[in-house]
Amino acid sequence: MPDAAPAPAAAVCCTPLAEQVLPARQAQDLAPAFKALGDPVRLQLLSQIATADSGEACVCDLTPAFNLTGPTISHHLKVLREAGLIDCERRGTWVYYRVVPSRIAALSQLLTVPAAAS
Amino acid sequence: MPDAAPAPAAAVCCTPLAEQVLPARQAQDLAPAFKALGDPVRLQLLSQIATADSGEACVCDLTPAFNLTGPTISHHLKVLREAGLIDCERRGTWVYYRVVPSRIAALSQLLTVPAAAS
DNA sequence: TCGCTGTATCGACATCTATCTAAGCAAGAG
DNA sequence: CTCTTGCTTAGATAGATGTCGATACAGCGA
Repeated sequence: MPDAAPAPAAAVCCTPLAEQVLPARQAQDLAPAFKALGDPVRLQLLSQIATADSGEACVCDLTPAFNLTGPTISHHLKVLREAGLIDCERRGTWVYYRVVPSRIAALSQLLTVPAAAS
Repeated sequence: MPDAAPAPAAAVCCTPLAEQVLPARQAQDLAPAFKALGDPVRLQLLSQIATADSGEACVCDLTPAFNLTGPTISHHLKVLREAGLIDCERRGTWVYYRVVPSRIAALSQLLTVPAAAS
């Protein structure tokens, strides 16, 4: 099952925080994505997936990097998936995860700073 | 008191998630910042501060934009402050908040995506 | 068919979080 | 000095979250 989430409005995005006041609607769409990134384990999981050679990583490769049980890793991956940050596909016995670049780029763009004021 | 936080290692940052596996140390430094952004209210607060004409906003300007009590707004501002995302200064009766561009830029850069793999 | 391995879900627990009301502190006005 | 206003802190509470062990499901191989 590639996605189990309520489809986090992928198109809503992109105007930098500092350029115009963020509408409540966008805030409510984007906040869960940032919240998903708000855990060191998930940040590292995302990084491991993003840096994987083939662009995707098997759960069996991700799990041993942490001192956490399988269910916990599975839970974190689910959170990232429901935030629209990653996507998964089952091939045979294994499940592979890969990032959703557009979603991550949207977050990055939101945080774009015009220039260091200092 | 401009900062009450344990000084969130400002220098640690910047290498995009997809370029190298995020070290646990960086993950633990950056995750709280993302977590701070993981709330719609805080996202909008940050945006309001960032878009303020003078580069700073008074609490009294921020509060009426939300259906929340003063203490709650104060709490959210504290979270953003402890995450190193904003900074505050008292001038007379009022307290003014402004963003910390370097910190926000670091988060943005972390999420930089090399290219849409599609 | 049966069992084995890789993932996901379930249920439980301790901890954290968002919000409120009430109270405290700081600065200016009278 | 005292009152008022702006903001923060303290304490309380309902709900969310991270983690686990136990269990269930999906595919492969014998």
